[in-house]
Amino acid sequence: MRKIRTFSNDTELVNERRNHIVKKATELIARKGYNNINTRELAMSLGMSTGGLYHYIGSKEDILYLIINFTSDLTTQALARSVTSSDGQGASSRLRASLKIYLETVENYRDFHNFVNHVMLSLSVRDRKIVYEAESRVVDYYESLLRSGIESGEFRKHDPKLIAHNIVAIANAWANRGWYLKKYYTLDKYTNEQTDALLAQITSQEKKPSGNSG
Amino acid sequence: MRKIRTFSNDTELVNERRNHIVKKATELIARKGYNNINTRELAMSLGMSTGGLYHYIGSKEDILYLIINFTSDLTTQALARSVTSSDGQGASSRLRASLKIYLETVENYRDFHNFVNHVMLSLSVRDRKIVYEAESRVVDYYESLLRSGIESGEFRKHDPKLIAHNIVAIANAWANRGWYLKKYYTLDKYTNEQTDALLAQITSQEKKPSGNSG
Amino acid sequence: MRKIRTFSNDTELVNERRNHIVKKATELIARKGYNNINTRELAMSLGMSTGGLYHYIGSKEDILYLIINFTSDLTTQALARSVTSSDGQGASSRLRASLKIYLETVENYRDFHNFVNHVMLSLSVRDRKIVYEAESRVVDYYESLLRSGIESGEFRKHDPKLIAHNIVAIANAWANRGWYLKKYYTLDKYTNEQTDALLAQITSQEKKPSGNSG
Amino acid sequence: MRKIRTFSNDTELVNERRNHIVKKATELIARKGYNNINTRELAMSLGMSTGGLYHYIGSKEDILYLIINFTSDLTTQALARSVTSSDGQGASSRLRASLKIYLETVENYRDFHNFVNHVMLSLSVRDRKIVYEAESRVVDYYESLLRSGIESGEFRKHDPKLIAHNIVAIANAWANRGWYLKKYYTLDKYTNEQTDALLAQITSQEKKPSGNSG
DNA sequence: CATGAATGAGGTTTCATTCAT
DNA sequence: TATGAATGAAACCTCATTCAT
Repeated sequence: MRKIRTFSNDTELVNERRNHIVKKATELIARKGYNNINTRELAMSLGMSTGGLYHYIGSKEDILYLIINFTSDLTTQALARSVTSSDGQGASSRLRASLKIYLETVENYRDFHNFVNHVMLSLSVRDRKIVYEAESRVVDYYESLLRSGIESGEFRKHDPKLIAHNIVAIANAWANRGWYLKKYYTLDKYTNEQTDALLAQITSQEKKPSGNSG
Repeated sequence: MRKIRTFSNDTELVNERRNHIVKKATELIARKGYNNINTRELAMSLGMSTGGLYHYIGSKEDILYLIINFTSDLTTQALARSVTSSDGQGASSRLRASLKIYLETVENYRDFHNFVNHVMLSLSVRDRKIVYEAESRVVDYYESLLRSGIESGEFRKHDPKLIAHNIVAIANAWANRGWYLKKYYTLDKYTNEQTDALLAQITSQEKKPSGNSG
Repeated sequence: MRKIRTFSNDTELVNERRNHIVKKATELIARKGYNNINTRELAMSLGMSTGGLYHYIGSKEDILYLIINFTSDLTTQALARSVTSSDGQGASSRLRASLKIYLETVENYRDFHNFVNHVMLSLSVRDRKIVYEAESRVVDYYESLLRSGIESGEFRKHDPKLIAHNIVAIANAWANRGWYLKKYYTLDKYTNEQTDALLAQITSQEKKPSGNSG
Repeated sequence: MRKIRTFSNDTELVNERRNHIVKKATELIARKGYNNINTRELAMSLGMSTGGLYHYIGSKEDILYLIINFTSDLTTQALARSVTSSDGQGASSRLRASLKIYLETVENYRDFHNFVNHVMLSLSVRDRKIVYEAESRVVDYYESLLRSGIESGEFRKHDPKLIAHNIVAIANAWANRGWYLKKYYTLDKYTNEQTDALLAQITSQEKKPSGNSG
């Protein structure tokens, strides 16, 4: 976590205000685009004065950093929950549980996920790296999950990196292609069908997918 | 095709200049972001004067429209080539040929594809619709291809809309997640592995996938 | 009073600044013409920054509206003073008193009156209407004053609308033909001679004009 | 007549084109204001190319000069016609004939007259002088007409300069207050009533005004 | 700690004028 | 003589940031 300029030493207050800023800004940016909201407007929606906003950030661009940082944390937490939620079970079950949590997170923080696509080109190289690392962590997690399933014989042999990447792509799609998907799928249906399709793809032939779709 | 203001009646010239503008602008935007290039800079890279630029567009925002229109046309053309390139062959072969063309287009026009994610939030509702429609056309194309494979018994029963959507997600990923993928895959390898994985997922069990992976 | 964009909620401040703007802008425009002053120059003469100016107006054109509105108010106030200043007296006396106030107003706000001629063609239809209405109010006032003089027998029969209109034309002339008139007349002399000439024209023959000219 | 840059030596052609320019420009300016028409638009309405326009003028501002020059000539011609039309008759008749011609000219060239008010503030000092002189010539003409009537005893004693000025003001009003006057008067009615009112004002008491109004 | 008026650099856009064709 | 694409200075306006209160 890089240091952002503050005029206050009250860490609690600063964190609270920054959380507020992150959420409102993400919402506004998701609706209008980063460059189409100005600090005046943002401060007003926050119930702050223009000057007040600058007590908790050093520059408008800092907001981008705060948001991607928040998003990165979300991902980390989702992964942590994935790990604990199905600990000790088989690879298929762990994959199924994990996808559910992952897609729920995407649904709940859709704006944050879309935001990343939107501002990627506006980010400094340093900040882009944060995004890259967060996404890489997810791919790595799924890659090792898939790899363990292959080793245990539960999954047949395939390229786990590619499939892990596809999982991320499919999860992101729920956020940035929602305009299309929501016409045909609920999150539940999407989650189940995708999970089934994925398991059909990678499960060893002798083992039938459990198939509780729809 | 909406009408964009011009000061010239020479359609040929206007088209030529606009093509030039679209290409250069896309490149610049892909590098720096739409709001981080100014019209002066853009005009200079085009070898034009600031005023000259405005002989072929009505406003900076019009450039966004020109680009998404261009991208939409690319997609349409890629689909048309897909159709003709493997006409009369089986569903698997047509899918394989089609993916190859699609991913090549994405590779060649990666900037354009990334551009769309970047500016989506800055677009007017009217312009967003163009993007939606172009993407829908692609999904529809793959959906009907998959459906015909199911009918012929070549593919086993599955949700063709979902898989068609996944294809688009995976193709887009080559553009907007290139920073990750290019570390591990060439386009060829990516194309072949994804095709194989896809066919593994949907091909009827009695038929073995042809499996000519890179 | 149409709403003009402000960035401040302090009505007092806004009014004060707009008054300042109206006065300075009128002076500058009277000297150089609306299109020959730029916002930078205007802001500087106001002792403001360019941006500061735009805290109190929404666009340069709004200044035109503010000025004609101000001018319209001046006229209304001058008429109100005319009415009260000679209440209860005969038509001749009321006419004389009224002309004095009217011409004094024109003299004091000559720039405003000239401004109206100058920008008339640049005004929106909506804003032109404000000017028309203000001038109509003056004509109406004199028309009814003349009519009451006819009814009382103090004035001989004539077309009161035409004469009322001439009064306005003659008063305006003091503003927009000042370059000529000031060579030969002081305001006092102009006022008195015009009043005498007017009364000579409309007073019933038996009643001699009071004739305190010069 | 100041020299305006030309690219042609064909005086006839140049004059013809300039006449065309003057008329069209006046019309456009009367409708939209000098600064709201650009040379592109003007050239197009003239059926010329932008460059072509500049073969007959040296700058956009030259158009203003050409127009006021044209207007000044109109006035001179109208006066000349006034003089000849009623030569040898009495002052009243000459005044009546003269006013008729003057107001007809104003009516026919209303745009030109309004134009003068509009651009006065944009004119160079040199060009303003042309306008002043043209208007002074008219005042002078009426002043001497009135003076001769006083000398002959036809008009009673009054300030002929003031009344001459009023005549000009009243004639101008037909152009720039037409929006009001046309609601109540035809040109004929206006001319006759004004003439009668004027003669009522200045004719010696023993002589009754001839009074052939509307 | 909060406010919001002020700043002024920098953005987009216009347009009178030129000049190669 | 005519054209109209090109120029580039200058216009209007915005907005992130500061700072006196």
